[in-house]
Amino acid sequence: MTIKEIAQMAGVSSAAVSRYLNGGYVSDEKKEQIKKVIDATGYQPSAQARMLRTKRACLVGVVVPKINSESISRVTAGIEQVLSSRGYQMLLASTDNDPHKEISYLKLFESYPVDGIILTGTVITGEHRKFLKESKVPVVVVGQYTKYANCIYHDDYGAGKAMGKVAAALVKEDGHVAYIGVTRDDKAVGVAREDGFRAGLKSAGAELAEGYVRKSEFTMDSGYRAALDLLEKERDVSVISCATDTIAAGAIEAILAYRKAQIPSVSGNSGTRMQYILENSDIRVTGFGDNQFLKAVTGGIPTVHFGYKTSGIRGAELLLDVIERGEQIPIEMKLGFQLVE
Amino acid sequence: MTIKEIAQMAGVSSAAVSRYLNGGYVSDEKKEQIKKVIDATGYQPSAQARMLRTKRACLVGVVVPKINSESISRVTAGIEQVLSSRGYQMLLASTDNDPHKEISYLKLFESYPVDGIILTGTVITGEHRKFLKESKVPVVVVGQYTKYANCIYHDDYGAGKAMGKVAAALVKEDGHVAYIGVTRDDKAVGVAREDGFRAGLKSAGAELAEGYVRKSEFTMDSGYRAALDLLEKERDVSVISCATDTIAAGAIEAILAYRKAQIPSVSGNSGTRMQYILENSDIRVTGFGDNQFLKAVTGGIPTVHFGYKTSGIRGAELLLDVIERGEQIPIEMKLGFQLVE
DNA sequence: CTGTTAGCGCATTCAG
DNA sequence: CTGAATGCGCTAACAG
Repeated sequence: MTIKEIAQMAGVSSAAVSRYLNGGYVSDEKKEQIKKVIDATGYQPSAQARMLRTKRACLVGVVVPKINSESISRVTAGIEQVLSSRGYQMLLASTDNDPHKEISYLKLFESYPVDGIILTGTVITGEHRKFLKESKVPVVVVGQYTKYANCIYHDDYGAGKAMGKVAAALVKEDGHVAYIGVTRDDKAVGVAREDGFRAGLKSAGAELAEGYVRKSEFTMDSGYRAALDLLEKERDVSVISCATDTIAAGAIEAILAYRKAQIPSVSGNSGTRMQYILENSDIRVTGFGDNQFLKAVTGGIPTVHFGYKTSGIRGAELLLDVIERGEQIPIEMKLGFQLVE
Repeated sequence: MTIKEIAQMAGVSSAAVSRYLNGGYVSDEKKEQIKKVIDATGYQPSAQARMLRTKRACLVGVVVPKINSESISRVTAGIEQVLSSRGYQMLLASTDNDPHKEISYLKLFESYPVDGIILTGTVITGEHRKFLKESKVPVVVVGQYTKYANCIYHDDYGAGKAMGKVAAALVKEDGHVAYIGVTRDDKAVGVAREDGFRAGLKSAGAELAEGYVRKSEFTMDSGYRAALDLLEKERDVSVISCATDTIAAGAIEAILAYRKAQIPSVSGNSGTRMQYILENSDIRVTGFGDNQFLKAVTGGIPTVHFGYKTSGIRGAELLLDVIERGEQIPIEMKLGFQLVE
């Protein structure tokens, strides 16, 4: 079904149909005829051909590292909110933390094309920088600092420092604080958060002892393995601070599993077992991100609330400003945090 | 940057460049020149203009009701796996459970266009059926049964029935089984799962008593409110079975909160409080979906494992079969389940 | 108000 | 092997 066919059937020119579709001048009479034909055929204009002409898609692409994450869904919720209120649609591309795929989806969006791109929380490689510098469509980066694009990021260092103090206060006498971090390629979560954490500990007169640090992926499973390794190898772990709440969930699982292994005689339903385990566990876990699911089922651990939804909102606004008003002045925006104990 | 400019700069025709890009006949000499110019300019062909010509995008659109869900992310992981292995990319559209948005994104994908669409788990309205019937691009539906498109769905009735038996076995003498379901507009989760559950109870000589049923949205928060209402209004609730693990997480939160309210004198850190609460709580919660996060931090509740990733894989394969091989025969596929206790 | 015309950037005939 | 020409479906100028 093309605009031409519709035009023929309605006995008008294709331009008239186009105008009808886009609110230009059409006499009421022709409007009627066109409407009739469109209703009858169920015609839908090709968005793509339109885009080829107009260079506008009313569409923005969002690249995310994974789909199943509360923090990311909060960001996208914020983005979607402002986008849909301003007549834009949002397309998501999930990269599964694969930098190669990330670039590939960025290019897809660029050449698709969309009007703008939001890139969220990930490691920024040379290829990324290259893309940001050369991209034909405006990009804003959310969750990481970069000087190659408008960006919105969180005060990860400050949050880490605050949590460091909390951990120091939580640790038992002759106990140790342990930390499960992520790759330092991630400047926000891997570097700022951990460095802040160490600074916070230090300011409270504590520190991360040798051997009490682990690296983890951004998954629960990886957090589980890291925590279990910690528990098996190091004595007197009193606090396990994790770089994300997801990792913290894995750590909690590990503590449950470890205690269960130590006390194999306890049996019965999992409720009973869990009671017993918790009763005899004095290890505290902390996280970052204020995951609501975790809070709900565990009653909550010390964590940090970041304004993820806000960063999505601001990010989308920034992007639309450059798309619609051609705003040129680069912007860096740093968002604060809130300690949740 | 257009193909024309590249052609000029390389001193060849645009057709030669096109052939170079798509692996047609080009002399080695011209290949060199073209390559040089492309490398120098960083030229990227417009995917859109190509699509306008070729009608192929190597792209499939996936419509999901929400982003932050383990089950959905498992489906998309399966889809992405087969797609990327066959040279396709995947675009996601999240509709936030809004049927209107769902249609709007379906239409976007249709006219964008993508080569195929996967629609996952949602209520299917008349508008949906209309779209499925008239869509120019192939669609497969995952997670719901429909006769208007190829579909892959799960044995929700069987799973419900199995869980009904589990609940019947769990319930204490003179205790009651309660059920928190979802809208019956959702034929899979709202109807099949609940009807199966009732059948399972019945076959074990139990039933859902008047007043022990609630409706919830697909969110933890909504599950929390439903469960709290249940606890406040009904005596002797012994088992709370929930239509999804997410709702179950909310129910667990509600039980914690309810007990806490009953025993306000208990204080101290949340660990202590939680111990006490669990010790004195004899209410069991069950779910559906085998959420790993929930399992990790609680030690696990009775639930059902569906082959979500498998359904994603099969769905994508089905779709590619019709895209690439023009497979015409309609397919309905029903996937089994596994009880997790 | 309306129809005709000329491309948007590309892939594909079809002669050379 | 190569380039000139055509058109994918649509919108924007333009002349009626």
